[in-house]
Amino acid sequence: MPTFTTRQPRYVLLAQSLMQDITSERYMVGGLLPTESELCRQFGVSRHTVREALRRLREAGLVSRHQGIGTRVKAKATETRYVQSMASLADLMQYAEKTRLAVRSTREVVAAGPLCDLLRCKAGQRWLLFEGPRFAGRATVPMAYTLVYIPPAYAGIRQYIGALKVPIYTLIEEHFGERIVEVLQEIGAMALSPKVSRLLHVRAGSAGLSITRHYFGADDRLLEVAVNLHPALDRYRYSMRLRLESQANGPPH
Amino acid sequence: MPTFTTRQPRYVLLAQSLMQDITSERYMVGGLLPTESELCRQFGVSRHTVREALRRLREAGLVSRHQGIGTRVKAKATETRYVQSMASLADLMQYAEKTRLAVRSTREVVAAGPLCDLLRCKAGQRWLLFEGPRFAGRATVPMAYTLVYIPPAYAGIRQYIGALKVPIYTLIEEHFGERIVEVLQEIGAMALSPKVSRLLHVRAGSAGLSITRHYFGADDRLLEVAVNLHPALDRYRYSMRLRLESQANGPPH
DNA sequence: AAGTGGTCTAGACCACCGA
DNA sequence: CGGTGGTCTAGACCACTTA
Repeated sequence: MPTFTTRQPRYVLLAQSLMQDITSERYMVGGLLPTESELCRQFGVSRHTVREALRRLREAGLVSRHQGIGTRVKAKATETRYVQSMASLADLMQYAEKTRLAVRSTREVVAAGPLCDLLRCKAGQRWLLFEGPRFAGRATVPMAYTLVYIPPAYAGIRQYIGALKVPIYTLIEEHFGERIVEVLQEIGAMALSPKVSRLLHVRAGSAGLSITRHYFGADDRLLEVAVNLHPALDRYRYSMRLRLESQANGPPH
Repeated sequence: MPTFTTRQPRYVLLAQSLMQDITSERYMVGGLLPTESELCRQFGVSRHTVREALRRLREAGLVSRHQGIGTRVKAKATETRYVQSMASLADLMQYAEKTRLAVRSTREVVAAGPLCDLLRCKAGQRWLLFEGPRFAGRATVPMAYTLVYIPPAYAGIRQYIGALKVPIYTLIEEHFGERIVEVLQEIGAMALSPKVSRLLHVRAGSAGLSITRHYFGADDRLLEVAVNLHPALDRYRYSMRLRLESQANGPPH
């Protein structure tokens, strides 16, 4: 490790050096790195500098550190991770304006046939179904037709459902102390059915976007399934942005 | 800040105290926090401890720090973040099997009209366009029709394009030392054009899924634009999974 | 009991920013 | 120029694991 010319801080150089030793298998995955004081001696730097370098490696996911044990090598290389992040689940829908769901029908349904796949349950299970058009702002032409399935256990939220300005999963979170931990979203194209086409004011059979979201709480319990049917490109488009997660250290090439 | 009973390290207590001062608007968003040495005096701790606390706040996204300026408040509270993560950009396409792009046409195009919006440039700018059907595995029916635009500066990769098994952006990354830092993806439904319908073996005008991806490198330079046209639901569906990110520091409540 | 990483202090020099 | 955060040292005590 040169002590001159380089612009890099010493802890960066040390981290790179250790990374190289890990990728070259001088230090094996599952084994221990030298102790902090050993590294201080080897590289002639202070403990603070060593710890800063090791912190980098830990944040990069290459090592784990434990009091009384040492620094263990977890992986040979950092995966490049791309993440999409959003401030809240509402951003999932990413409607430019606030939307409201006009619930036209509330009824109990019994899962059967393809509905079992959608709701991930056995035939015969009961669910509560809300459906109706969704409007953006004060628009009079709906931007989507929405179906929302929830387990009958949450039927208590029916009383809060009028012209709905908050998502139904928010009601479930607030009134039943649940927390949405995971969302599975599926997007596909389809020809819109005559009924939905009429409600969306488009030609029967025209192209539509189907967005299905499964909301899971703790323990992977399915809390809600929502299906949104949108008319074609000009009226709605789903967009997302992914960023390369900031790397603590670039790989040594 | 009590110096007794608490098990928490001082930098955690200090970070919590500062977080409270931020949420209570004692320190306003956009304003500066006290300097490190000022905090040392106020809390009676060493600079190292102050820096560790401020590091926490920065990692939580609450403040940003700049040499010569100070510590600026960015936000009042840690957003609950939902993230979709993937090991590599290839997962964006998330094709079950490997796919190959059969490039049927390579030509230079000049941006004009709607193409300017797609390519985010002024009319008259030149781009290189590759297009052709995309096949999954050894299937003979294509799963998509793909158009890829790249700046002419990367024309050098033409020689590597046959039946393409690696994405074009990978070629750009490898041969020109670029790095894809951000991807913008837009998904919409549309009626497939007669030409594309024929190539995809579906009825003309049937519903299709359009997935457009803009690939950006460092400095937000646009490196590639890809448009994929898929037939309806039964043949292709885009799915994504989002998870609530584990919080590094819970808010102090 | 010995050795590990975790916390913390007191001090120093530097690169960078704004006045 | 003075003040900011960034880097770095030398040293200390502690909590934890293993033997």
